[in-house]
Amino acid sequence: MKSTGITGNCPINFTLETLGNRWALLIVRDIAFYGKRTYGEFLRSEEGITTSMLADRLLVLEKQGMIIKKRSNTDRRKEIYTLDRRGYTLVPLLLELSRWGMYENGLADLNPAWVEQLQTNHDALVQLIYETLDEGGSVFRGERSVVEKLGIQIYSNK
Amino acid sequence: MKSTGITGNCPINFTLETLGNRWALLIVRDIAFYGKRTYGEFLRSEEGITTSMLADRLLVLEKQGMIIKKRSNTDRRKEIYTLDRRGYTLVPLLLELSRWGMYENGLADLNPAWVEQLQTNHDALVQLIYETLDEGGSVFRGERSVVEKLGIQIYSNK
DNA sequence: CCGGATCCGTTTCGATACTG
DNA sequence: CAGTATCGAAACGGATCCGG
Repeated sequence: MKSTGITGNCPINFTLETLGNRWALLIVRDIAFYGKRTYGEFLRSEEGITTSMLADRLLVLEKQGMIIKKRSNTDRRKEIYTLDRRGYTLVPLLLELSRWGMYENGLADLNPAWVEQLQTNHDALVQLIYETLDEGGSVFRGERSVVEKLGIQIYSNK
Repeated sequence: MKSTGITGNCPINFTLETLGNRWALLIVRDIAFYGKRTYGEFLRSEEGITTSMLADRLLVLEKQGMIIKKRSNTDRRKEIYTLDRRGYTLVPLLLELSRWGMYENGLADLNPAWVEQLQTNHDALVQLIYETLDEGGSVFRGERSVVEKLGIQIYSNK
């Protein structure tokens, strides 16, 4: 058995230690749900990650097989980040984190359509998201994010 | 709108900031899945939380409505911690964290029955866990944990 | 014993300035 | 645009001490 540097063998703990901190999940969220792809776009997210933390997390996420880094074909100055296999499998977890947050924040000011989907049609929603990600698998600008594809505003975010 | 001290209004970020760090979730896991209830039991979990961190997290979790602290009737020296409403609602999230960890660790050395339940019968599993927690709602020693009730070993843990 | 509180060295994080 | 470098602040871990 290869050493992971992780204490304990509980899968929950494995997941928590692998993800490391909240910034990792927020970066994956930006790619998966908002269609963000560049350093600058991540930096402008409302949570306000710092440049040093972002650079550090991007490196770790790439090493972990969560994301893929590739230089843009249309603009050679830009580095484009897309989901790798492991980041892809985080989608259901992100939905669950979202569901709990909405539930505990109160559902009143949230989009009912999204909440409905999340609670009664969870598996279908995951499938729809995966299909959208598959369609937008290219690294070019212009394809729509999952949020836009669904036609519903998950939560307000610039 | 009341101030939460939390940056950003994305539910995913709300959840991550509310939970704070991995110890919060590991304590809730200990209560929900392993039937642990005392300071000493949490302290002896394989991940090795320190006394200062445990005391701090227990206080925060209690304030957040995740857990309830109550002195034992049978042994007045002991403080008994059980799930409060918000901790209760974390069960699906804990299952999702567990699922991802199992998936990424490889399924080979895991209990197939549990994996099967988790992947194909998610909602029923959540219900079963809730029923078990409801039955074991008393603060007395002796009732079985969810792990024992299910009759399957989720993961090895002393 | 059980359930903490306190102290302190180390690590991590966040803010900002700077560079190719 | 996409990162490094630096430095102070905060969080964390380990050990020890304390009250019932």
